[in-house]
Amino acid sequence: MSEQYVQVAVPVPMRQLFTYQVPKEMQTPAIHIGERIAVSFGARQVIALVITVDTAVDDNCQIDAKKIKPISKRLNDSFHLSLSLVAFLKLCSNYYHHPIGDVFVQALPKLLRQVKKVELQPPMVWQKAKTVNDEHNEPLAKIATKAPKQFALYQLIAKHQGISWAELRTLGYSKAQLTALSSKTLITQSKQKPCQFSWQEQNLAQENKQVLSTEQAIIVAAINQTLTQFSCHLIDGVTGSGKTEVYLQAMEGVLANHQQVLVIVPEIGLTPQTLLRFEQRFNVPINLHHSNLNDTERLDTWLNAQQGSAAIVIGTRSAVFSPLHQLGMIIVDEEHDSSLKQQDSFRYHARDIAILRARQLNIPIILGSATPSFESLQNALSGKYQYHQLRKRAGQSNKAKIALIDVAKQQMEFGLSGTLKHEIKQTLARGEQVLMFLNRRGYAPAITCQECHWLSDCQRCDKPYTFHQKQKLLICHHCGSQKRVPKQCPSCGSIRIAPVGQGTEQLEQRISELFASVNVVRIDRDSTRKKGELAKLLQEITEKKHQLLIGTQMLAKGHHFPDVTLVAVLDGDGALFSFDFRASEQMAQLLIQVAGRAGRASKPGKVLVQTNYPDHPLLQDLVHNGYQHFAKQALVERKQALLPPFSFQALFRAEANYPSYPEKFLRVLTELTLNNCQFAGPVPAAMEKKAGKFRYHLILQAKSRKELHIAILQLLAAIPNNEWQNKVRWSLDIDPIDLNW
DNA sequence: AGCACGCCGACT
DNA sequence: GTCGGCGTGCTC
Repeated sequence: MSEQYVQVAVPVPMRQLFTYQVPKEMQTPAIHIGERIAVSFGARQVIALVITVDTAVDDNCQIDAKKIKPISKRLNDSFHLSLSLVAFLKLCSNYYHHPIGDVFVQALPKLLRQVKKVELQPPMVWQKAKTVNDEHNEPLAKIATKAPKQFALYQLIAKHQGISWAELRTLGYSKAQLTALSSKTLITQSKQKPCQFSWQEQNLAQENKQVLSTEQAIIVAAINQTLTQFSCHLIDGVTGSGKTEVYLQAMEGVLANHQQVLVIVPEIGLTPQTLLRFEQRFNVPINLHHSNLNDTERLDTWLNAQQGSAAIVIGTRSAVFSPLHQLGMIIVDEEHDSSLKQQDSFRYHARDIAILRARQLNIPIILGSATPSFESLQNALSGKYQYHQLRKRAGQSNKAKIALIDVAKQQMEFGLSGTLKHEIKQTLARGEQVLMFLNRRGYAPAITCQECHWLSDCQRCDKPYTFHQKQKLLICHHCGSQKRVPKQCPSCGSIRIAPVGQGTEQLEQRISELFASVNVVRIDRDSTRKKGELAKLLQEITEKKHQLLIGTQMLAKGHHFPDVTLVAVLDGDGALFSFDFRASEQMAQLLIQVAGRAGRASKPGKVLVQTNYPDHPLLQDLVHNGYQHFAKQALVERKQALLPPFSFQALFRAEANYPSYPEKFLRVLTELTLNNCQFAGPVPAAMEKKAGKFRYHLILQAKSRKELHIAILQLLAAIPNNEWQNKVRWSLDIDPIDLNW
């Protein structure tokens, strides 16, 4: 038997692989790419991922042969990655120039990254008890009349071959309801069988299918044409135009072919209603992949996907790494949503790498949005993607009208103009609900001394503390630090300290006083901190327990409120004069998305936007001509200015405890001569100081992705010689979207 | 990212 | 005397 070496990815942020020697006794059974092994790395044991296997040390590896350690252990469990998944992770690492080890950390559930042996528990699922006869069943008849929710849960479980707690929880059922059914021996819990899901005609609930409009039917047909090849479809469909139905019918052919479907949704985009529609259409195992799964549930999902017992995986951005080995289609819903881009460490965009994965696997991918990102829209307009539009809303409803309120000349009361107040009163009088949108949580964004104009700034961020009245605290929204509210001005000793500006907490208080006869509810990160609180409040809104809803952008996503007929945007000016060229795109998306939350066929919604600049061309265009026109117009401007999507950017970030280090580090980078690439910067970040660190940005821009890629390789190669390299913490963001971070 | 090593200040 | 603060450097 010959020598054997492996190159492995280790969970550290280093742009290299590490070589280990495979001892003779560990060479059988054959070691494979994608296998997880334990190695001693520095002073600790870590889990590493095998990337190459060879009989000699790799030529490029010029370290002392004596330093090569033997691998500690092969795990010999079934959790190895397929060749195709390893290739995908390598592809991601290359595309983002991000350390491979860090990429695989993101792709594996936590339990598979720890050295401690993982107990292989088969996932548990709920099933209808075999002994239950639905006819003449007394307990069942009893709950059918007395406990409708339990009965619905029973019916759901009975319909399936096995359904997990994670799924039932997401659909809004409680542990108590499960226990109740279980104690009546109507349902039982059992181990899920690790087998490939099977598809039969009866898995499709024909009766729940909707009749497609001509627009929808054409799209489904077009997608069906491409089931066996890579193609990217953009569905640009206004809210309520039936995108989900198109997804569902497009999935049919894939499932019937015994292939799996991956559905990626934004962070709070997976509502019980959406999941229910998938459930009611396909009687196949559906796996969920979202933030409130625990470690074991994550492992279960992973295993189910890998073994093929999951037919459909629905999840947030990290689901893009789901080890589906029979993947036949990817759907990215709300593809414009910023939560699809990870904003720390490995800054990937789930939509973009989903496209890479679809191309690698030669399968179709569908992007859907009512407000497509300019990137996707441009790709669709240029013919790179197949462009499908859904202009008609299902039913006869008109879409919500957006109108502007000029607040420059109006008397304002707690941030409300007279016009808006009047409209709110009228809406409430009709018994309908009002949604007020203010993207600023807390009571007030600052406190100040009315005598000397001292402002309470966070020392670590140089930004004002936000005043939270309920907690009686000053909280920095940038670094999280907290402080008591001073009784006296620390600068002049005056006791005339007052909050300035208005946040949702204050708005809630004022509005409750102003409209004392109705119930007001506030939905933001503070009011929904408790687990399950958001779901509870949303349920109460649907039940019309509240008439006035106040919220931050949390309320703008995912949820639909049919009885809300007036949406008020209190501050529509935020993005008009921003330095970030993407601010107007994001504002337009937000306004249209907010508008989409409201109304139903019989009661169309109205959106009122308070602004100091009603004549601003951006707002005018959006209001009068709609998102699509606005977007096309903005694309013309982006093209003239050579901004993305007509150029490609990478952002180098650097931070240190002293302001000069990051600046110098980045300046050295700009001294390199690069072909066809321009630098912008280094400049201080929009927040130069955050959590005590000084931060600088350097943007690199090129006309083609290839040129950008080559330039980055050159820059990265030069970094080891950068004298400031070890004095700063730096990172690289490819296709950055938020330049403020 | 960890983790060790090392070099200085304030405690039993 | 030593406990522990975090700067620096290394990991096949």
